[in-house]
Amino acid sequence: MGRGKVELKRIENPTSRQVTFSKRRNGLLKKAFELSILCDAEVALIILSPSGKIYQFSSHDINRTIAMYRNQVGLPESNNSSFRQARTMEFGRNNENEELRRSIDNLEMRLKNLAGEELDMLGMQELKQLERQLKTGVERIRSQMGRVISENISLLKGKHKALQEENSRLQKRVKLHELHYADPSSSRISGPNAYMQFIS
Amino acid sequence: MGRGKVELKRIENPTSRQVTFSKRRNGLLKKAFELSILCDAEVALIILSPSGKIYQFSSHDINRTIAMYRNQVGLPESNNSSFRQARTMEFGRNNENEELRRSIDNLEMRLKNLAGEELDMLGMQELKQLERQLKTGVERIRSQMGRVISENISLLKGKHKALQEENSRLQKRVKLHELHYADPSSSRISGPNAYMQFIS
DNA sequence: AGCTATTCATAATT
DNA sequence: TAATTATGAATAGCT
Repeated sequence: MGRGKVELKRIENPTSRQVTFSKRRNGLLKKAFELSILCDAEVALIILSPSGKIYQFSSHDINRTIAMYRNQVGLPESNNSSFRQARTMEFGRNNENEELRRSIDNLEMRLKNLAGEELDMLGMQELKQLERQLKTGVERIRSQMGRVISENISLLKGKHKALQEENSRLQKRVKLHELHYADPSSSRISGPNAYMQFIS
Repeated sequence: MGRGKVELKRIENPTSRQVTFSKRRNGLLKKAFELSILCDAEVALIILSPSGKIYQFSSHDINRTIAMYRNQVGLPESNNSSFRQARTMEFGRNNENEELRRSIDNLEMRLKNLAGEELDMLGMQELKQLERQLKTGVERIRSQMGRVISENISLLKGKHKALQEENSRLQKRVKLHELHYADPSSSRISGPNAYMQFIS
């Protein structure tokens, strides 16, 4: 929106990224609020800025919403220490192991889904969700590749510069050396290939 | 938006409430996705419809986002590895248990990588590999979406055809019925509204 | 932070 | 339900 379309990729300019974050964050929070009011829905939204600040909206008790979400997806309550501890004490270790195995099954299924496997059980909604997740991943990986590449480039530029400097220093030494050759009274002669050794 | 302003209160008409929910939910999910990409933010969004269905978007691992939120707000956080280790020691050595936990950590790391997270340790090679995996995943998911859609279409076509056949059968019965009316000697008259009853 | 020119989202309608 | 469209909102690029 606004003056011109925007490409769906990480905004590289830090200033405009921050500005856009601030604007869109407010927009998102507002719309989450409106949805919860207009449609009587239960909405929980957590936003972490890249700098670590937290923004949050929830129409009801956020922990209740999270608990309902966990319930539905069938994950063990891995994030609730008191619940987990209680269960562990009550049923002993075997049960904990079973829970861990269930977690593993769940994680493996999620990995398979992300790889585009075992999709038959999923509805359109979940498929769209998966697609969104994957697109997010691709975008992030691409921007990381960009960072790695420019890092490498500046590293190489640095090395290049150092080499050039060393090179001119050595050329001066060579000239000096030639002067000494021209003067037979000199006997201090370094190896003839100091430069070649350096650049290899 | 749209044809006329909307008052910020619960929409009383259940039909338009449902329609608005569906539209605004998609809009909200889309905007959450865009914010995460454009501004490199970590976003988690959970929506529960009044009828109990769950819709969710998270740019990263949702449990991590929730954990970070809880951390910030000052709730106890139990899912980190040091705590795990402490607990393991407390209960004595349990190789199987530890192994399961290692598996989980591994799987979680793979999921994070696929979400475009914790990429700093990876080289160009691994990043390219990840990107390939994700693109494959996207393609497969898209083709699955296509299958789901065309499945739905042919299902609908089948229903449509069945309805058309039933319809022409009924039309014949109606004509027969009219003939019997024209012939006073006939007394077998079916209800006058069989057709209407069928299509309602 | 404000201010528009634009694009986007969506309420009403079909 | 699913499109279409007219309109109000959100917001990108500037100051």
